[in-house]
Amino acid sequence: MAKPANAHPTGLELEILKVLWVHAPRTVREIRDELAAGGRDLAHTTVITMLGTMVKKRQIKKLRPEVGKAFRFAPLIARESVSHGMLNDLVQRVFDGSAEALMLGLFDVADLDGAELAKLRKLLNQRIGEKKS
Amino acid sequence: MAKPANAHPTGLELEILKVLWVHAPRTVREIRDELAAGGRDLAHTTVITMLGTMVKKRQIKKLRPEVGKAFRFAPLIARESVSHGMLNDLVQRVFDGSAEALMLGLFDVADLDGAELAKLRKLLNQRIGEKKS
DNA sequence: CCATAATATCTAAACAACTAGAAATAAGAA
DNA sequence: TTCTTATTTCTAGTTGTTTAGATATTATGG
Repeated sequence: MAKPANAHPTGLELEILKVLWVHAPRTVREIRDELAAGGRDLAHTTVITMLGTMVKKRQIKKLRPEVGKAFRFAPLIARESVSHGMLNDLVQRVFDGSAEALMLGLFDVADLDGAELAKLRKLLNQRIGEKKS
Repeated sequence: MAKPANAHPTGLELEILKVLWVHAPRTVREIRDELAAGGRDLAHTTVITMLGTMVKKRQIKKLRPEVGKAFRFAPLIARESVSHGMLNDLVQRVFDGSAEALMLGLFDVADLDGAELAKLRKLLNQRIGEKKS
């Protein structure tokens, strides 16, 4: 009866995963610099600590050094898996499971122009077509 | 240079707000019982503590007792305000600001049937109509 | 008025997220 | 080899969330 351990990545974990989803594996320094470029300027050791906990949580894996002594890190979970999980969580917890309610909220939030709305309709029609098959 | 204080309600805070959004004001006991009915069985004092922090965060307000000595609580923030805030946060942080990406994810997550998809299309068409005006 | 039951206040503990310093270690230069 | 510098390991502090116990207070029935 182990715990679910399905918890979503926290704020910083997600930022790190996003860096690694673009390109992996990467060293601590590369990750740190990338985060700093994005406005999150952390101490080198802070990033190491985070990476350690993420390895423990099996979100990423640690790869032996190739050239120097710097370990490299790569994601173990896919971007879609995370975003779907978090989206599902929001639908359940905030919108009581109603995808329609979420969609209505999305209209208000995103302030989509005509072209974007048309694009959404296209996606939707495509989906409806798939369902009919 | 005050702090944003824009933080979203935490898990339990949201549950309590949902109770109060249905009907307010309510006493601690009423709130506690409602939470218990929903599967979250907390000690009376725990609920009081939470309500105290929520008052401090200006999410709810405390009303003087009417009849006995039990305070009553009412929300200060609207449901739409919270859900929009959290939805916007998800779009930005997880989907990098792309409403389309979120919507695609929604298709996968919700596993919507034909009727639900049709409903979504209806909502979308309605919105497109509004935009054209 | 007095007892008791309900309610509130105060305090704090457990845990997770985030942060980083001090010390150890290993790579690479001189 | 020896020194310097980059990197890792270990440790710990701060803040926020959730939980609830011990104690004080108040309402109200008898």
